[in-house]
Amino acid sequence: MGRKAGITLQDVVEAAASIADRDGLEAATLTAVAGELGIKTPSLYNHVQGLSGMRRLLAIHGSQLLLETFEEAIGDIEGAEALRSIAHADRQFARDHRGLYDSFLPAPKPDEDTELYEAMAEPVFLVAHVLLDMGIPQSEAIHLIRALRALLHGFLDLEAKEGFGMPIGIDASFDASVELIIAGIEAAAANSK
Amino acid sequence: MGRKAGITLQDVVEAAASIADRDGLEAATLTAVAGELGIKTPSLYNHVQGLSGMRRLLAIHGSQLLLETFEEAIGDIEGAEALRSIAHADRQFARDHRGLYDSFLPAPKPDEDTELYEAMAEPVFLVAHVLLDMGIPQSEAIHLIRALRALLHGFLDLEAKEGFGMPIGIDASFDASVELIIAGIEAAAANSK
DNA sequence: TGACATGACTAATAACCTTAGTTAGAGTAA
DNA sequence: TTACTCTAACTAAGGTTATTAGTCATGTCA
Repeated sequence: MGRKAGITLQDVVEAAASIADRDGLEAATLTAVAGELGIKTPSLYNHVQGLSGMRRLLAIHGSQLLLETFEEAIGDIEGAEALRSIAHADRQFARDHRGLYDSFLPAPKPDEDTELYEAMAEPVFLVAHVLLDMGIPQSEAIHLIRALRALLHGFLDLEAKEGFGMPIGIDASFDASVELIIAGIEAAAANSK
Repeated sequence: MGRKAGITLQDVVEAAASIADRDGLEAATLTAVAGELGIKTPSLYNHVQGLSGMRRLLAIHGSQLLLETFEEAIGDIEGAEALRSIAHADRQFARDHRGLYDSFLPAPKPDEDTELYEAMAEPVFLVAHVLLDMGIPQSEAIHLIRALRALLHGFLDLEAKEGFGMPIGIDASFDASVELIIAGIEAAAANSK
């Protein structure tokens, strides 16, 4: 029996991401990932620092994927239309990659895990840029971005966990919710001209 | 050694809630609760249907507490001011009762666990009433309530899990975020007079 | 060829949750 | 009072997970 299965770190992350997106983050156990890769659980420790290390890699990988998703969503669109596009891309990401999406929380402290922190900050920066390009001063933008993040995260978390009760008209609710925030952002933009 | 410790169901829920609020929902294990009560883990099965059963009771208890919190927050206030008060009460609840707050998700399906579903719906109904009293038609209120819930849940979840990065100006961000939603709600109210 | 690093492995331990079967104590009815 | 019954504790045992420690085959490179 050959001792070298030749598993790469990328294999581990891909297997974990695949399980997490299919069955939920909780299902991406070391045992499950090892099983998927055809190795024994302790062997994973040669690639990853335990479960928390694997989760961390998942979050980094997810952040990069989210960044690409946002970049594609924005393209050369600007302003409110770009925000709408981002919002829908985020929702689609949450649907396609539930496990990765859930791996973003809890977030690391900036000085504890710089690499992960920065990876997770990138998509936020991208959105920040859209607001700043709209002419919103930084002091206001920080609150508006937090509002947008909160709304999107809250909506997608509630939606995924069936927190809305009757699943009727959720698409319309999402659009209306996003428009509410965008209206506030546009008002702030108009205000600071 | 006396075999009757005389533990009541309420004792179990209180112990679990206390641990969950202090150390997080994950820390409220059967082992920890049994330890707190001075009994062995399997004995808990005489009171509760396993871990999931205990979590469920936690969610029911938390919903009742949240309902009381909202009722107090509203008092005899109406309209936008009532919504502000609810928002801040919700945030305080999330801080004082992290474990209970986290026990609300994932939510049950209406026909799977009616008792829990209805308990969790009560606080939402309360907020719905405020909107309807403002003269907002039901067809619009549903979207606005979802927007408000999403924003509050998202904000409090991100805040608790340090998702906002730098913890500067979070209070101001919260107020600004809530005002954004309230502005939309007031606009809808003015629109349907 | 021989040393070494890599990346598998087995063995073992520690938290958990859960089920099955047992038993002491307390209330209730004849 | 005595016998019955139920409650609510217990012990024993098994399963899933993560984790650590120690071992060993395989391929690479000096």
